[in-house]
Amino acid sequence: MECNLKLEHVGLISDLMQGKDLTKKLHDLMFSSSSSTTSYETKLVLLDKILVSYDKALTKLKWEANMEEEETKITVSKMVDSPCSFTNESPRGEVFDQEIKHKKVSKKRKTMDSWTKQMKVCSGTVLDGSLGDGYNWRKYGQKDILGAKFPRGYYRCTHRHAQGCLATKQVQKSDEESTYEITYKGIHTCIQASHAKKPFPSKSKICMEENKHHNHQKNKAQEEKIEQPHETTFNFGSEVEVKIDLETKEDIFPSFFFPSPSIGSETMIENHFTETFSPAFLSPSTSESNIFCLSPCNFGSSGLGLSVQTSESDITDIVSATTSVNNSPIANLDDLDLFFDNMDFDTDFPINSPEYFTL
DNA sequence: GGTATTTGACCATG
DNA sequence: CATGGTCAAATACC
Repeated sequence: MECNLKLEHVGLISDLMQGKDLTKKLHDLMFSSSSSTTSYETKLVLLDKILVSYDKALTKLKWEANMEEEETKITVSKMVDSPCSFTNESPRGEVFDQEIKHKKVSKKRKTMDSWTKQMKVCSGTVLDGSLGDGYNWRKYGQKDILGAKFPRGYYRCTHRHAQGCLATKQVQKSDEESTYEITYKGIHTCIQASHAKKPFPSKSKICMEENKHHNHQKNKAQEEKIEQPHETTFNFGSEVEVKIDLETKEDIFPSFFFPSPSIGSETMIENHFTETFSPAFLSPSTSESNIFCLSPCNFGSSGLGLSVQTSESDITDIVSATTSVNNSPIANLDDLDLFFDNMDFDTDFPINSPEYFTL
């Protein structure tokens, strides 16, 4: 089995590398001196090839994901003990249990066929939602869910109308107090100005001082609104539970892009590709610790039953490589190279993690 | 007055 | 028919 998967990986990596090369070619074409002479059709063809190669990779991943679903559960539980799992320590020094589960594919409705990612955030303190995932959400509904103690909140991207962004999320407060389950659906196609510019507050500031301050500033009415999770659920420094649903949409092409070395890399990623990454990858990036918690986990969650051995130092390398902020709105493929260079394709490239390729 | 939230109604799905 | 997801009018807030 392992051999088979390794073979699959070779194919995957090949496809991805091809995609990368083609992207670079396209980049060169677009920004080289001969750019103006290159026909539009040529660029389109190139673009099409890129899409095809990534599509191939995604198809393989989907297949693997289905085949390995059971194994994934096992592996995921292993991950909890791995050095790549989430940081155990919460900002307040509390230790939370960590678990990664796979959401059972709902047979109920499939209107939004895109990837679904759930994050369970145990938060003892209150954080402003905008600080949390960097996206602006607007609540459009609330529903009592059978068997759930608390109602589920439905949020859509604020820029839905302005920019046609179809990203939505559902926030469900679990029975356990202060624990929320956030399900992201769809991908952000919007440009969130505040998102990119938002500084990364320090861990202590966010989790200890600011929260306290924040809480004190809340008036009573707002405190009662603590169940309005968009305002309260993004203390990723605490427990973060990520559930990945591989239920896929055929062409959510961009969402699989290297979401995760996202420590401070959101700017880079956004600049380089699209705004369409999983918010859970990019966005919970309001706290250094939070980001750092997430990223290693992304590396560690070997969704396809393979062990991933991304060392902390590796992650740090990636982080440092990707933290450099590129203010140019134009893709800088050097950074992409950096990212790729930091990936160990031959061994344990984390692409086998469903978190990387939620489709 | 503009924007966000609340909430009951409606719709789609199994 | 039960349930979950979305719509949209009413309401609240700034």
